Amino acid sequence: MKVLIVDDNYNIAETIADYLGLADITVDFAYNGQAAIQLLESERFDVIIMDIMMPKLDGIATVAKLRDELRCGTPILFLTAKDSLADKVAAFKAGGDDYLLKPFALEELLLRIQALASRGIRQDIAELVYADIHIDSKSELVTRAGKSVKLSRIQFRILHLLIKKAPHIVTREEVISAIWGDMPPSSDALRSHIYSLRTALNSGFSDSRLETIHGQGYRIKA
Amino acid sequence: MKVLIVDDNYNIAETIADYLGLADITVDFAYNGQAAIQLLESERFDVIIMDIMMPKLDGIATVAKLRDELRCGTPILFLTAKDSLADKVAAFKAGGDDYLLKPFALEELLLRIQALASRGIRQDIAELVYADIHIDSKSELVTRAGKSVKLSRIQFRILHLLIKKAPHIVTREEVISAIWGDMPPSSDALRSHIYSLRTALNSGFSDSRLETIHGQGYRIKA
DNA sequence: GTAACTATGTGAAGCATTCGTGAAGGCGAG
DNA sequence: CTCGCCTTCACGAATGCTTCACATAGTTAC
Repeated sequence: MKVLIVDDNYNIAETIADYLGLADITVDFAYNGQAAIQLLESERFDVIIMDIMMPKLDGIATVAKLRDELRCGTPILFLTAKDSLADKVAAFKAGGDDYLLKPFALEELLLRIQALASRGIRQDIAELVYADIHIDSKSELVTRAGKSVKLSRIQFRILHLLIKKAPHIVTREEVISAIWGDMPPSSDALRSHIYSLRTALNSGFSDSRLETIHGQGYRIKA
Repeated sequence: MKVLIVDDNYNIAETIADYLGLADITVDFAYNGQAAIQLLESERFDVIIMDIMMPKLDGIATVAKLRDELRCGTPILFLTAKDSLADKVAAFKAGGDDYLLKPFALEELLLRIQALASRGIRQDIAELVYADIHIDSKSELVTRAGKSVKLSRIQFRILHLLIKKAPHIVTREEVISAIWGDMPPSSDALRSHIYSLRTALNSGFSDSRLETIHGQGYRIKA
């Protein structure tokens, strides 16, 4: 596992690195936000440990930039002495995943890092890709193998959900509640939408990506 | 978003539910670990909030069981007044993803829930393997020696159970209660399911992996 | 060893549920 | 109005679960 520590305090960073080293974790350092961003443009990590108070670019701003501009989905753990609720809110809003107060037990830090690492990257940040299907959430454009696919609003939202969960099965109920909330249409409109979505997705291709698992739900297969 | 609260204290559960409701989060309850497990066998949630101290089955044991036996990868946030490091270690080791101390700010709880939800399910819990049979719980896909095997729901659940216990023998009664609970079909449907499961598993192979031990039960042999 | 009995394998039939398909109609935006 | 999108509906196809009947294998009593 590879972890990036972003902290302007050498001592803390070293202490953490030594401890994580015992658990077979490789550690890299960045001593301010700018350096971190630069490093992340070329390298990937499993988890990022981020101090909040730093010169140049503070932790919150750094993370906001990472999430927004670099579309980096790596799990981020904030490490700070600021314990006010407002600080926590800001940290999570910026795109943090966990928030640990100084002083902390190294053991707890390790546990939280491992928990974060086992989840992989954020699903809602990066451009959504599965198999040969790409979704650009911003422009709501969908392509399959480079060919543009035209979808209606509902079709898009269903596909978005399925790709987000792929290759998991998503139950009919989950789809329905994601699209219509608790006011689903009285008829089984979902079946029609799936049908048309599948048709749109398959046009020009021989194999279907949208699979129905009888009695269970739908999924996108690779 | 759908959240499950597992807590034996009605008041706390209600308070949380009310607050989360404001953020458009649907909440279900289970008032002990057993009830939670039962509920999770049939329903899915985006996040589980778990109290630790509960009658019958405590939170740690519940989560261990969820991760290990149900192979449930849903993010879990522990909520407890126990602040010792040992408790935290136990919680994370059992498979928790976050740990929030009582008393807590509802706002922080919401933030942490949202952070967990945006990550989706655990990536490392997915695969179950025995001999040349792989079960990918993530996509509910079964392969034998790399070849995909198509199974119905009941066949899948039987195989899942057998692999989990392999190479031990699983009695007919255990299988029946795992599949149908206490309302088994009046006829001996299990025999037919075993038959079709065996047929599906063997197609293209010369030796059978699903063995019947006369008078005792079934097992997967290596 | 053999008969009687029990457990299991095999496969087909029936049934309910779920799904695919496509058309018809409604509703709102432009 | 016209167009696109959504909902509704109908009907046939497919799927999977249960049930049953008969075949085969294993066990026990004599």
